Amino acid sequence: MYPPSPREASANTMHSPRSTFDNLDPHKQGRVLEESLQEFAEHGYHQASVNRIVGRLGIAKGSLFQYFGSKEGLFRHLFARALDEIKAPLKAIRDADSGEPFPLRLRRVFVEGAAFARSHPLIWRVYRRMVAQEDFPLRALLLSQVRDEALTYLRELVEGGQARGELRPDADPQAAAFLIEAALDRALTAQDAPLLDAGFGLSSGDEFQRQQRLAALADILSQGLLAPVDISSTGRHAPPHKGDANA
Amino acid sequence: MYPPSPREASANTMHSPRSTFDNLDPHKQGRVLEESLQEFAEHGYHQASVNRIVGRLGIAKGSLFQYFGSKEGLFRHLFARALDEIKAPLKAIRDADSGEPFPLRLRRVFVEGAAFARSHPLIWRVYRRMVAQEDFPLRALLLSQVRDEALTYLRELVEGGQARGELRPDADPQAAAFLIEAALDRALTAQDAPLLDAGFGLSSGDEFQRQQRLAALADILSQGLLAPVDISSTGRHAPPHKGDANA
DNA sequence: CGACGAAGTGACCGGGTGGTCATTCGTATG
DNA sequence: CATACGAATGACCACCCGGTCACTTCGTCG
Repeated sequence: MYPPSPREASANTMHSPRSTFDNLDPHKQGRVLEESLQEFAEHGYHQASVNRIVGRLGIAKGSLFQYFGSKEGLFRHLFARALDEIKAPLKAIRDADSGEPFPLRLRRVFVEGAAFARSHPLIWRVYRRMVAQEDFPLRALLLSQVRDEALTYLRELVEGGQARGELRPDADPQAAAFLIEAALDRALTAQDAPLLDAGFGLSSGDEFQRQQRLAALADILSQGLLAPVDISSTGRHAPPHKGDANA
Repeated sequence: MYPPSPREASANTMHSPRSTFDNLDPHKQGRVLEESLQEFAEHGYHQASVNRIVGRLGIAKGSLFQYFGSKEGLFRHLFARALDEIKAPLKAIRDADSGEPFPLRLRRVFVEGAAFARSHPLIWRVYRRMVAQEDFPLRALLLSQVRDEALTYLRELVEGGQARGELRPDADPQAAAFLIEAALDRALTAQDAPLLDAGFGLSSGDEFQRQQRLAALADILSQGLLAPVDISSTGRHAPPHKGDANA
């Protein structure tokens, strides 16, 4: 269903000037983008080589520059595409389980996050590199676009839990969000980086084992944030008794 | 002519073949190492430029290669030096507070860790780059040397807490160590990387505020691991007993 | 057919890279 | 002084980089 008049298919926030690339056979477009993403994922931005990309694609170097203007332009294009792919599942998680108890929601965040990283390994690798490598071309601008979204969600998750009396009211939501994000980020990274796995086993084992381990991480964090039962400083309402919550 | 008595000052685990560098005026040695470390910290391994290093030092390029043989050799040398500087304070923490209660020890880990990262910013930056960047020359070998040490300590910290009844006996020490390490790593990184600060404020504020925030992170983690009060809605097995632990 | 424009090409450019080595320098010794 | 020898040098090398552009190819019109 391609609408005839507006050829802008995607609702990209980054509008690149119309170029030859848009008129290409979509199949070829796909190949170009995929191979380029692969290169950036494997080598990072600076070590990625345009020569290598065109070599694998079997096209002339001039073509790539005609499409995207520069190496940075190519990277921008890839990022915009990836951003679209990231936003959808993130919104899906956000909306799906707003009624569930906090620990369950947190588990879901970990499991769904891990699933995304596993199903988009290249995007995830490039993202990691951008986070860690300070000299990516548009690092601050691009990263804030995706990180703000995730962090806002996590903060709201915590604040919602506090509002419902599930969580200790005296815990700093910023601190909690920070901690969750740190744990989540490392967990997803560890999935395909045994060196960072810390002997925990996120990079090995079958799907079920991994999910259990992710849940275990989420549970420790939940436990650290749950409303206290016998400790002194509550003062407010007693925590709602939570017999079974999840069926 | 060889020096009459071997002046091997450092007990380096990596023994590089004797070279011109060892005979140099120690002051000059220091300048060379410092400036090189700076370059690697600023630009990472591949983007670091030997030309730039010798430029800043005001020495000929040939000299650097006479000293270290190659860019990689220079990096190895720097790493060996840094490793010595890391191990000492790490052992100091390990031995210092073995009698304190768990939450206090964990706080100390965060605060001391942050202090180290602040007092050795260049080493810390290079370390971060090595962790995140997969194509460092001896990444796996070099990293395992320092990470094993830290992780073993954290795991022992948790197991010790469990043995003394402070911590939930059913928490997986591996999971706990993983979580602590993830939080710690991100906290130290956030100190000088506002982009990763997640609005928490570790990269701003005075020394006292930062320490309080670090302690807050440690406390949430401690709370998540402390002996049970009431495990919640999650479907996991209930903790075996809950009677005594904390009064 | 010829004309035209879009798509595709690859030799070529300036510049930076890690690394080499024949040479010079500095100095302590006989 | 002459000799010896390690330290210091920087011109030079092959290589790769991102980027350019005059040119060819191709498809579609009139």
